[in-house]
Amino acid sequence: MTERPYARVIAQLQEAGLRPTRQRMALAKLLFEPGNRHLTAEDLHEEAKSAKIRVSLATVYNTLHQFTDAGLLREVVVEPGRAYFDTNISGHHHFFYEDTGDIHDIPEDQVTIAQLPELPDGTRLNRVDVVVRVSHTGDREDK
Amino acid sequence: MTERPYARVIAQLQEAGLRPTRQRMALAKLLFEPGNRHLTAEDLHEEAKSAKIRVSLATVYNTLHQFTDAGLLREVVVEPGRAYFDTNISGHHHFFYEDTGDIHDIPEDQVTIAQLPELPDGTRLNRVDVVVRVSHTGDREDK
DNA sequence: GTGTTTGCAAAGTGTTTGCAATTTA
DNA sequence: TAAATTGCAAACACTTTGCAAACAC
Repeated sequence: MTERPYARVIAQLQEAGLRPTRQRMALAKLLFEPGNRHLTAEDLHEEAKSAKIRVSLATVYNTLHQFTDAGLLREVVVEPGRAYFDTNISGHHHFFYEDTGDIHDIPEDQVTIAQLPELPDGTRLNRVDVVVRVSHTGDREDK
Repeated sequence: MTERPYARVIAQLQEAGLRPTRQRMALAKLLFEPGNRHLTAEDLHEEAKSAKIRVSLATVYNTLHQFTDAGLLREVVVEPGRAYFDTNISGHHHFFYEDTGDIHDIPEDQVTIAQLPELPDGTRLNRVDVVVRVSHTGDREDK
């Protein structure tokens, strides 16, 4: 992978009124170069450290929120006290492993919601989140 | 309402190996006397204060978790950094008003999930949570 | 140059913990 | 009276904020 594909990230940042700074570009690479991922601010901060990228935790938080507002990331809520960010912004749902804290995507076409209640008056729908909560059984552990 | 119906709560506490202390009984009344509710530890602590019940916040937290473990409450996760407890423990889902932080129940029969993915090997299903995230439109506010 | 962004450290939430004093069975 | 429970205050984990220095355009 060259640096070229980041023309798209740059464009999206500029669209959101964000300058393509060293930190934002580096974090974008860490976030979007591998496949879909779910990580916390601390996770990303650690990755940056390992990659010898100097960024403060405060900037990681800022960046994650700015990216989320810009539509480049999506926040996933599965447990209190911890905010996960998902690099997959297309419609989909999640498995949440309650014992390990892992999150995995469920492709949109594997969940069918046949019926939803009417929205309360004066409200608009933002999103429908489905979280399938599982835990490991203990017999035949696969990981 | 007399004190009598709490025979049931006492029984459930004892089943869970919990002594029916003054604090636990008082919190149980606050929790279960009104209809279904969604509240945080702080909420319940405030209510106790208003009701002139002396309980420490630590005990409120302990009690909420003990009740949850005993199956008297259910924890609902809709936003990071805040744990809600739901007095409705039968199967159902939630509306979450992202602008006000309110939670409302959706009866189970108003949501139909026609298809779910296969569970990953070595896992067991704990629960499927559906959160319908809405916000107020601004025009015609009903509340 | 001017406005944006960063990093630091301090402050803020919400929650948990350690432990002596109190209460329950 | 032995074991469970409570309350307090301190500790925690995670996140946000204020502000001066550094940076982007």
